[in-house]
Amino acid sequence: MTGVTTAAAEPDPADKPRRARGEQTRQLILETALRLFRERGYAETTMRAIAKEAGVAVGNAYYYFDSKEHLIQGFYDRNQVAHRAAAQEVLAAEKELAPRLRGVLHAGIDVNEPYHSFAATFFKTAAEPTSPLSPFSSQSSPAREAAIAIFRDVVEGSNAKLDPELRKELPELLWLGWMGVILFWVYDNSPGQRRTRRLIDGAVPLIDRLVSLSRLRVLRPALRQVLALIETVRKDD
Amino acid sequence: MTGVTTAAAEPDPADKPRRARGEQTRQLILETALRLFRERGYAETTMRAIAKEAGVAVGNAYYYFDSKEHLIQGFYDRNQVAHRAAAQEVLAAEKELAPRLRGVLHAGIDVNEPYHSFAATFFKTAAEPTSPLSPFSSQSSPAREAAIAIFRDVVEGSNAKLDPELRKELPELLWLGWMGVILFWVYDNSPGQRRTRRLIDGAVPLIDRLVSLSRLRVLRPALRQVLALIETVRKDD
DNA sequence: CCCGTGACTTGAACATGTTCAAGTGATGTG
DNA sequence: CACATCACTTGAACATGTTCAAGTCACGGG
Repeated sequence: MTGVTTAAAEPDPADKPRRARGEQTRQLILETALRLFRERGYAETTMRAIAKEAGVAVGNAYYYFDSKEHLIQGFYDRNQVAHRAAAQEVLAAEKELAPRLRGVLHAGIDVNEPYHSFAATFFKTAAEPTSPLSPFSSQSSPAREAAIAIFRDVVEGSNAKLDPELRKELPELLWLGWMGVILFWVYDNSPGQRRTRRLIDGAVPLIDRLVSLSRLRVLRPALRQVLALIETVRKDD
Repeated sequence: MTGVTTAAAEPDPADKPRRARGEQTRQLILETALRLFRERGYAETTMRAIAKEAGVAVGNAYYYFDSKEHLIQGFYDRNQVAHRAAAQEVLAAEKELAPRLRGVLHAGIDVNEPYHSFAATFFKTAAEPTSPLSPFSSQSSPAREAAIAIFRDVVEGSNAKLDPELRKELPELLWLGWMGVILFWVYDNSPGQRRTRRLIDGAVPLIDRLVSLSRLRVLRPALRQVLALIETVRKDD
């Protein structure tokens, strides 16, 4: 889920806050909502329950959040920040590409682990293409960029030597892979989501090997073909 | 969307129909629902509208279908059958692996094309892991098997020579790839979803090349590694 | 000090998916 | 032919996300 959000506040467009009183209410509602989501699950938490627990009227929640779904963004933001922090820790200690990538992926799962049971519940919300919460939506573009930046750091900060063209594309590809891991994780109900861990541990060496191979002259045409495909598919969005 | 459904009827467990009158009502409701979905979109079609249009009471729809979402299964079934038929036509005429795969994938998109605009709307329904409509759910297992069977035909019926281990796994992998294509297609709003077409045309030769390479002795270890990963990840579900 | 403005708050009303207790009628049985 | 059964049907009632017209209240201008 990390990397899927908008960081900005909704009602006040970053102007000088005329009266900051509202921001407090906004936070209160968000805190209450996230707590109830964690305690009871997303679907089981009604807007009325949130309002009542927060001590406000139902309509007030809708003054600050467009819909129930929009409350989820707060959750995204939080995990995004946490993943970023955890990733930095890994990246500061390791120079090899494979362990860097492996560490960042595991850190992402670590961060999301406590929320697995109810992440699945509202996963569909983010999956809908027209939803502003979709990881591919323009509304979550800044958060997506931030997430890709983590993987850029993974690549750039490593001592791996690789084809310059590939180097340029790799961060976004790795982010896409991360989305795939998240997708797998959401569907993974093995104890402690250990299958996801195994997927990471198994896939990282493969990616590492593949990436190293990218410099071999014999594989140059194949690499070109892959990059060309990406280019072709990306056009006219 | 093809390949995600249960084929069996719900209320009557395949016994001798005591009175077949109900089946007619069931069909009527399903037909009406799908028509309205197509005309107005999924979210915009209310259960009351379906009932009214079909000339029955709201509760009657719930006698035959557990929920509004379950009406979608009818749509799945239809497209699954259509895809199967279209695929057979392609497979009867072509022996090379690449064109076989390409043909089947394009056929799948062809079949779903008219529904792209509203497929996206209810896509999230299928994306929820706990939903019985999820392509990975046990409830849609028979439909999933049927879909995989198409890809088994793609592989088995081709004249491609490939590693026997890979040959065993390939159909399911291709189905997984097909799910990926569908995912891409749902998010693809380029005119006529031409990016999806390009993705298929670009990816198929790559897959074909990769599959051919699987027989090379030098790549044997890499192949083993991939197959081992699949095995590891699949365990304890 | 009063008043208007606009941010903030309220809760009733609405729309829609879903449930359920109460029918309705065809069918096989005595 | 009367009747019990049970598949099938009904529509009111319910739960919950969302909207909105009507406040309330702090603050700056007069």
